[in-house]
Amino acid sequence: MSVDIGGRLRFIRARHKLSQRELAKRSGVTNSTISLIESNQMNPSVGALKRILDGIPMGLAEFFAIEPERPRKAFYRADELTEIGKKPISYLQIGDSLFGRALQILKERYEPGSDTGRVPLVHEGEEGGIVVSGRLEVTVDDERRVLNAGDAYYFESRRPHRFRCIGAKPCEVISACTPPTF
DNA sequence: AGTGCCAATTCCGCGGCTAC
DNA sequence: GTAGCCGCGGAATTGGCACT
Repeated sequence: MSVDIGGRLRFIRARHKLSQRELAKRSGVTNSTISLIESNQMNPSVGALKRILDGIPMGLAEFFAIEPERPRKAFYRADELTEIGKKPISYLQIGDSLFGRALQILKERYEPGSDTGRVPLVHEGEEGGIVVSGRLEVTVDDERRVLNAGDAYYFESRRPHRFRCIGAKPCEVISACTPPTF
């Protein structure tokens, strides 16, 4: 089980009101490095992480000791959901930050013809969802199914998967993913 | 203008191999 | 044992894009 260094760094950077570029300038790395680390696309060496933390400034021990404050908020109005998707696919997430959370819940909306892409999604965890409206073609490994309203899926996210809205109407899905690795 | 992200590229450390 | 070379993979940078 690895520590979510990216989420931790993003949380701490935001708390110090620093942009990626500002922190990069202070610590002597590039903004892209900060971006890659925060999105967990890069595993920084201890030395690199130390350099970045020096720009905050913060020690490694403090960095790993910090606990996220659990949000007290329990209810969210429809207009308080956080959009983390874009263009033809909308992902409305419950809660703006999932740092320290174990579960990600999404209201997904696929415009007709929209597609998560030819390259299948692969990530840690497991996910499931129920189609609320429209028709969704779901591919998991080599298995492909068309799901209609009321149909559902549930699989390990490690298995290559792809979602595609077929038909003329948008498709809406309520889904969950744990841990929040999507 | 400021921000975050991404693709392409470069840099660098490490392991494997060979010769001495 | 160790010095030198090479290839590979991951870290880091560059340059640029889209969005607000």
